Amino acid sequence: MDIRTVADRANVSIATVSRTINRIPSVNPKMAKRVWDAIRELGYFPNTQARALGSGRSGILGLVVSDITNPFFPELIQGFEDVAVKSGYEILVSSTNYDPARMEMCIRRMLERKAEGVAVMTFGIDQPSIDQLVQRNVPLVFVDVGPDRPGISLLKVNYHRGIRQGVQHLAALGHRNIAFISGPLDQHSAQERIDAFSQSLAECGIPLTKEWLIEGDHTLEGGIRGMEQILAGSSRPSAIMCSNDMTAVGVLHKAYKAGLRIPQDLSVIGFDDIHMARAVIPPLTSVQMSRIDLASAAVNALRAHAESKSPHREYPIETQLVVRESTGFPPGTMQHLQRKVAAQPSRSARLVAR
Amino acid sequence: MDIRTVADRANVSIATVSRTINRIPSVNPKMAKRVWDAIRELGYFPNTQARALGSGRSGILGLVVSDITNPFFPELIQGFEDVAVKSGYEILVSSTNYDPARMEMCIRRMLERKAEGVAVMTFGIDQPSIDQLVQRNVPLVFVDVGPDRPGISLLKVNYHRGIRQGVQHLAALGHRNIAFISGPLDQHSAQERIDAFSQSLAECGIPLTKEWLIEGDHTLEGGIRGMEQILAGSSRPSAIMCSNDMTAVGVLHKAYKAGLRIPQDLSVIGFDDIHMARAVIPPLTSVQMSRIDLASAAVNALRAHAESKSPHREYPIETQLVVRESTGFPPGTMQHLQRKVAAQPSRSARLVAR
DNA sequence: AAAGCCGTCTCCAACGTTACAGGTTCATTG
DNA sequence: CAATGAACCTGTAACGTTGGAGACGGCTTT
Repeated sequence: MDIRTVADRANVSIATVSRTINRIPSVNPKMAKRVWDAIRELGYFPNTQARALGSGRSGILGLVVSDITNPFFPELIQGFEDVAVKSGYEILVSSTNYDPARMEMCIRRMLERKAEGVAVMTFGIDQPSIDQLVQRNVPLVFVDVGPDRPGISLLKVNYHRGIRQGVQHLAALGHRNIAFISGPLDQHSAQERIDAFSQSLAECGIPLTKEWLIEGDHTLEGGIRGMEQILAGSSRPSAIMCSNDMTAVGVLHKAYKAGLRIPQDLSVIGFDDIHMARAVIPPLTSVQMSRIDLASAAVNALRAHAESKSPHREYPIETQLVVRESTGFPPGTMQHLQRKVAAQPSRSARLVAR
Repeated sequence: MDIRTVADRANVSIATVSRTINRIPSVNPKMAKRVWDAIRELGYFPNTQARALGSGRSGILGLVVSDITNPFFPELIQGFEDVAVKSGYEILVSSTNYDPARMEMCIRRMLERKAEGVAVMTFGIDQPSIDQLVQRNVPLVFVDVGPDRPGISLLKVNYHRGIRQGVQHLAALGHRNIAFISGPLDQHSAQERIDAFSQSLAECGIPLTKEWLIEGDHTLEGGIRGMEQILAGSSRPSAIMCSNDMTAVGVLHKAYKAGLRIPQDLSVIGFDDIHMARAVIPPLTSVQMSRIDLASAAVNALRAHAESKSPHREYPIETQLVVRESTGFPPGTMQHLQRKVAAQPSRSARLVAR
């Protein structure tokens, strides 16, 4: 069944059917009704492939993520899909698994399917494979950093704000010994988060301890390894900031295994504020980076390019601390002793809660 | 740039280029080399849309899931993608969010893109919208149950085995009061899990308490609500089985909030064994349902139909208990008292561990 | 030497749609 | 009443690929 079948049944030409479907205003409402009736009776719907071939427009927006298994990404994908579908696009998701070969495949997939724009949300970009997209003038969106060319937009995440809030929160509680478990150092966003952390530390007059700057990999296992490294160290921090929530969950797990109580013995802060952060034990204090904002900024940037209507080069994304129960006074302080009496004094230190 | 450009550069006809790309054996190796060289020099790759239109084959396998935000599904998607790509297919994922209207959209997407097969992994099927696919002879795979027609395969999950192992594990520890938080009752798989649970209970001579059969919804929040309901009940079970891991995480969270220690005061068993189950606190005893098995059975079934080579009607999927630390002796038993002395006696009760 | 037959190539008609260039109809106008 | 033009319709050439129908050498067979 194709457009011809519909045309025959409605007694119009296929061109009219096409124009009806595409809601071109110059079609007589009477005819349009006949066409729609025929469409309904036949259960017809257009063939996307043929449509794309004819029009030269695929109506596809690509999304490349690094690890679909990290809960942050599904939440992002869902937001991206919602916004894209509302704008009349379909989406094509691909996961690189931090593997350059797979990244290559992903890019190729996007190219073959003629995606009209691709959001690369891997937080670490493999330049050579991206070049293929740049050369073919596919609109692109990156996080944080990317080549400065027309057709490319950047989602500028304000890591500094949320991370500073986190460090200040810890400092206010009395922490002076704070570790940081980062993402892979070759990822630009990991570097940015570290910078924000050390800068915030400086602002609070807290010295940076090299030993406590640990490279993780944004996975559960990375968090566990990071925590092991901290436990094996010569001295122990009273608080740990993590570059993402999965890392924090790993830290929480390892701390539990080691018999450390959170937050009495150790405070932990995550980053991303994934949905599950509120349900882990104890509920995780985390720097929120809105998936919805990220997703809609990405789609909007891509649309702006694809439909050529004044795209911006940069889209700011805010971050913000959400205080829950994984942070408290450092062990051995007055406040800590008080804590044993009061039910949950850390509540009073809460900035944002739910 | 198109196939013609390549043909010109290699000094052959477009048909030869097409046949070279598709590795048809009847092309002279000399020519093939010329063609491949031209392809490489130009950076050419075929247009998937045109290809699909010409050949009538889209090379797309669809995957419909109910909630991409539930960690079980991303793990499934990844497996599905791996297997599909290895078999030369691309995948198209869509998430219904338990919303019939979105389900409709998903189906339509699959139809428009001419998917050669669709795996519906929603664990609860909305008959009317599925019919469109059935009518158009799209090969389908369902979980547990589906219409008995050619072109449709079923993934028969052996819920009974894993759940019985769970109940037996609890019974062996001495539990007699076991609650069950199910999935949405209108989902067939939820029903099957309940059946397996009550049957296993009967096998162990444990009475079923109606009050402790609670309807959840496979989300974190559902687990929290389920636990609230249990806490509000007239009597309290010593163990809870959950229909999936997210529910169990919710239970763990609420138990923590209520000041209950796991497993000393309450044992909890999940279902799915998501990756994070090993990292929650305490590590969750769970019934494992292999995503890899599920994914590869789904792809194989779809391929068998699409390439018409002896498809099976049913593909069995096994489940198995993985014992971790969220289960222990019920409170107030001799063993429980012993437990206070020994470091981690529950270890001895472990069937499978890691 | 004619016939037959491979192996390998080219030509060209689909595939289902869009979009543009013309048509046709019909009311309005001088 | 013919001319005008707006409104709306139809015909058809793309779009990039596939795949079947032949064509064309060069080889073997009779």
